[in-house]
Amino acid sequence: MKKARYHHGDLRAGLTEAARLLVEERGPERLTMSLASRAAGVSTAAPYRYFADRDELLNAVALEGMERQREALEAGGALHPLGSEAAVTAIGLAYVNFATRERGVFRLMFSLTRTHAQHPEMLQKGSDTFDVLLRNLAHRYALPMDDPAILARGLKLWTFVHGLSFLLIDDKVSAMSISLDLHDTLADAARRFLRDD
Amino acid sequence: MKKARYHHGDLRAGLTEAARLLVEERGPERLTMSLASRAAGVSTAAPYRYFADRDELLNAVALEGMERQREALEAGGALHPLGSEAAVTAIGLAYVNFATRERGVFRLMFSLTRTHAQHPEMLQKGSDTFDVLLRNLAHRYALPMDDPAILARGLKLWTFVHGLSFLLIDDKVSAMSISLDLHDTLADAARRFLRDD
DNA sequence: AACATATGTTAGAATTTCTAACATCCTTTT
DNA sequence: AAAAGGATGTTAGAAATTCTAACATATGTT
Repeated sequence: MKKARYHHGDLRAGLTEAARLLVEERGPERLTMSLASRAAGVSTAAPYRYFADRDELLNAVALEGMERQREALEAGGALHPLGSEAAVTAIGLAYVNFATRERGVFRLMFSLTRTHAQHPEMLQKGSDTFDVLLRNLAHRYALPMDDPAILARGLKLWTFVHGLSFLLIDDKVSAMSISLDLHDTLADAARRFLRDD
Repeated sequence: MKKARYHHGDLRAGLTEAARLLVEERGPERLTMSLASRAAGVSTAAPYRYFADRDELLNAVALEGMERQREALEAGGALHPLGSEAAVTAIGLAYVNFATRERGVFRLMFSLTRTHAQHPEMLQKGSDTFDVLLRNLAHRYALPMDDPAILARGLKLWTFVHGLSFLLIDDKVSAMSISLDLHDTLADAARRFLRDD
């Protein structure tokens, strides 16, 4: 039986985790400081010791999500030889799987409240995630990661998996009565975007 | 000089238009009934004669946006022969252009508040928009619009333009220091997804 | 042990959503 | 043309929310 403590222990982490669950459960728009506070077991004013406002709490959730997504992409890519079509497909699959598994957080990661764009940490983490794909492409074509040809091809692949993620979490695919094999779809896209003619 | 009227004339339309502008200006999340009311020149309670709640006002803005987007796609496609690669490219270009020209409304159209999914009018309008593309594909391959092969190819093309739209409005493309020619990018995608080998 | 700092609470102002009760205008029926 | 009745708008206010200010309690440093 725990003693009721005045201090929480690690309230920043507690709030971030509570917020993550709420974002997932009810969507980013419906997260309130009140709900997060209650879930973390503190008063509604307590969060303001750690987060300037609601947006900053959401930012923390988004940042943590970006880290986990990058890890997922790396784990997916590592299953296949660096630069192989299979690796690119696996990275795409990991991307889409993350999006559908964590709809709320994924949507939050891409629902820019003017802050995001300038937020250096967010730019960095976004870049880190993209790099997982770029590393494979750079190796495949024996070019530096920042080569325009690599960036252009990387962007096309990202564009596809990103678009598919959104159409899936918005239920557009099922709404259009389309049944799809996710792996096939991604493998096909990888093949089409990796060929040189 | 206008007489100050008690009745607005067409408050539903006035509010929808005011809301559209505000959504564009400040983003969907920051639209408040108060702001829309003031912009339309009525009290804050007036909107509730026409919209059950804030979500319904946003829905109206989204629906109107979907209609305009479909019109834009049709206008783009009509510039080229039905079923041609150029028509598909032009439709994609119109899609992305709409998204970047009306970031706020576009984002709103795809930020599903559980209502969207079941909302029959929204399903219909979404389907109408997709059909602009499907008509071209069906003609190109001489198959019915609901043929699985047509749907699958249509989804891939949609996926690409949809993903590109989001990456652009979220400033991810510039954040990754990628410069891109929009038409080239879309023409390339159309070519890759329309080929049969 | 006392002070300083970190961390949490309570109280409350400002804003927002939405409802209820009331006011005004318009249309239709006689 | 007058009155009834419905449609459309207003004012007032309850409940919820964000965020701040002032206060309280714990922690750890000298």
